[in-house]
Amino acid sequence: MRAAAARDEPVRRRLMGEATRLFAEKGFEGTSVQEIVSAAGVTKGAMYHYFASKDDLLREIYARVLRLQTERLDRFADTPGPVADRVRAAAVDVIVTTVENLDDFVIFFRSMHQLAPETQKAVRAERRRYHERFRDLVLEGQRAGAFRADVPAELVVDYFFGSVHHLGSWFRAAGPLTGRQVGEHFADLLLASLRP
Amino acid sequence: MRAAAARDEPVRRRLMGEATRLFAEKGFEGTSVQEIVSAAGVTKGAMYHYFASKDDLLREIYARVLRLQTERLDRFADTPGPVADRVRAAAVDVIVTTVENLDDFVIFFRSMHQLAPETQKAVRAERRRYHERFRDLVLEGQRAGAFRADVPAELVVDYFFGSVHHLGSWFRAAGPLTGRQVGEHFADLLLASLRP
Amino acid sequence: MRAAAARDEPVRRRLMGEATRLFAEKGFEGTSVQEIVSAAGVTKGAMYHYFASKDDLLREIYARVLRLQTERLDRFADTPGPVADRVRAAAVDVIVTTVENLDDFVIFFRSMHQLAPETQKAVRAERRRYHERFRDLVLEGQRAGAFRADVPAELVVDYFFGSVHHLGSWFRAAGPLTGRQVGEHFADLLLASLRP
Amino acid sequence: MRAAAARDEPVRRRLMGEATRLFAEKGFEGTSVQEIVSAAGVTKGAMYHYFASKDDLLREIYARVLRLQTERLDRFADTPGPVADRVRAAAVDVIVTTVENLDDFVIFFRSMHQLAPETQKAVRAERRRYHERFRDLVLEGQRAGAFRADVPAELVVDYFFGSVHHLGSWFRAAGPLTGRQVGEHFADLLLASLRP
DNA sequence: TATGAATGAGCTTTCATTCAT
DNA sequence: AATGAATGAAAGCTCATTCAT
Repeated sequence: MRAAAARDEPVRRRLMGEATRLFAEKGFEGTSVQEIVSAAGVTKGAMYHYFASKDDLLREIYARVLRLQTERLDRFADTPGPVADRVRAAAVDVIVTTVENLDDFVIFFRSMHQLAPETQKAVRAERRRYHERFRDLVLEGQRAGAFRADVPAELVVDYFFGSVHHLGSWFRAAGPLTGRQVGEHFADLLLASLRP
Repeated sequence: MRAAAARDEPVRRRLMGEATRLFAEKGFEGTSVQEIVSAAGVTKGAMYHYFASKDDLLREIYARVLRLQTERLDRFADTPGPVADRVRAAAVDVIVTTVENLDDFVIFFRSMHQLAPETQKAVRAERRRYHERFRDLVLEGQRAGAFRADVPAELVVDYFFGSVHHLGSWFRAAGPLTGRQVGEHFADLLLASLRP
Repeated sequence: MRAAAARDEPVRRRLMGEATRLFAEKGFEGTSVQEIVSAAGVTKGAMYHYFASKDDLLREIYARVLRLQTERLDRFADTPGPVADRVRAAAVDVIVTTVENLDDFVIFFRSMHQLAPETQKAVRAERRRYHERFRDLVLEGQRAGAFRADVPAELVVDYFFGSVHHLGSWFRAAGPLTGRQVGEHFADLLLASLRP
Repeated sequence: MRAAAARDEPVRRRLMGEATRLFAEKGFEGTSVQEIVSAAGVTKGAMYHYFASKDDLLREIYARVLRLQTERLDRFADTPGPVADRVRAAAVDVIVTTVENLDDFVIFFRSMHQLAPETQKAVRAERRRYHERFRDLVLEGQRAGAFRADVPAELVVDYFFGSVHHLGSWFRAAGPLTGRQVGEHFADLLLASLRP
């Protein structure tokens, strides 16, 4: 009955951690509340004390991901310097951040359809703002002549973030490349493809 | 009570079609057998006559996707001509094919974890062969000096197919670009990033 | 596991019968679906095959009561003859019918608040029509001079049906009086109180 | 978070008041302890400080009702004067008292089966004593020749109190008649039906 | 006197699947 | 080839109650 989760970690945190791990491993619907609470070493009642529902748990995971992403992108987009450098830095960073929180991102792209319609809408809107932020950087580069302008900036974002999202399908921490190395390569490919 | 599915379409086909649509829309676990058979205008017994289980239905969808992809890639990889042209053609084609069967691909990348472990392994292996096929094309280009060689060909494949897989998240038939247009743009970006 | 309910009685009927008995005995909320299906000798799935929900079961019990009551009152109100005789006959009959289906009526007055608001409204409306039917008989008597007119007919109905509803609280088949005897006495009291 | 209940009202009283209101509105089983304590503006611990259990709350409501009824009947039965006058006064009073505490009486007749068997027995016994008290008045009238004797006094009590209990189902303070008016009418009907 | 985190048992409901017909 | 009644297991969730503080 006692689980791997450290006993002294606050219950709420432990529940979110185990839920994240299990949702990434077996999917949201494939994970029962019983499995989550057993892994966290508590009973169902405890979970329902902290979260309104299983859906609520998922919602909180989404909120955490969105918060993290927005925070990081802001940091890089606002840095002074040539736009190409900023795009590169942001591109590397988003990959490093993604592989550091791979479970979160696996859930993010696989379980969107499990969210309540409203929540889903809110998440998509927030995500869209994030993409627009990145797109604006690309646009800035195109206008400055640093990037080619014959590809819609919007499409470049979808192109690049596809690669980012897909990391969850193949990247392994134990693999031959670190997250940073992958980030550098991907950023290289992106910037090369944007050369005027 | 009568469903939209045409009555004279063979039952088996109708079941797979409705299942594909529903799995893509609501997820595998979120779709009940009852919903599938109702949409197909038959009863459960009929479904269990044609398919061993709900999992079996999913397995067949995966088989169909794999068959389709392999078939298409073969066609382009084996064409004579400069390797860069072949890569470009294959790249465009994979995107066109993907958007033409978007539901299949949405399911493919979202529901892998629902397959029985063995099936999952088989699907991944088949998928890997497919990637290797594409990777070999890239390698061929690198060896011929047509592509830059400072990025692992493997990584290029993961990079590009990430963008392909992600189509299901944003591409809409009613959107501003056709599948072919997106394919051309993406192929452009890929080839530009591989320029030596 | 095998219960008292006769095996060859149709499952649906058996479920309604046992539910009625148990709801009357222990209340709607105090009776679990498990208890009902165990008593009927089937499993939960069978119940949910025939009824949409536990609430649906209750709804059907209400429908049965209303149908029965309306049917009986119609029969007596439409009979030719002096109005006093008709009121008396209807009064006796409603009591005989009530004690013959005592469980139904115990549930009727105790569990109204468990129905979904809409259903509750519909039941009340039907019930009101029933009361109005009876009230109209009283009114007819008042107009004809057969009954005193200084008490609102509406109130007479509430007065008399209170006594009827209350039967569930004290009447026992094994008691000293039969349903018919109680009916005769109550009808006597009612008609005596209406004497001009 | 702060509830309607006045803060300075003793907690215990407030809890009973809100419980009474909620039990009458939604039933005993349909009301959660959380709802009661929220309505009273306290937490669960507070409730369990004053009451041993949720059942205990219900038990106390029954005790309050029984105390009130007995007290009132005593007052009227012991008054000097003709028996018919005393019966009439008691009958009017029981109705006035009932409509003044309608929630209490709604609970009384609807939730009896929720009490622990022993408590239920005790409540029924106390209630029986109350009825016997009233029956003895009727008997006294019959013996004195003031009332007809061809109806068992016991049955007269069941007849009349049925009407009283039923008040909870239809009487509304905002309706056309006051409690006293209804009481006068009902007492009229009762005495008329008892005329020799 | 009162809090609120946590329990544990039980609830209604869903669902893939089976099987006699 | 197909029906639909019935199963049995498991799911998400609720709730009265306890207890350290």
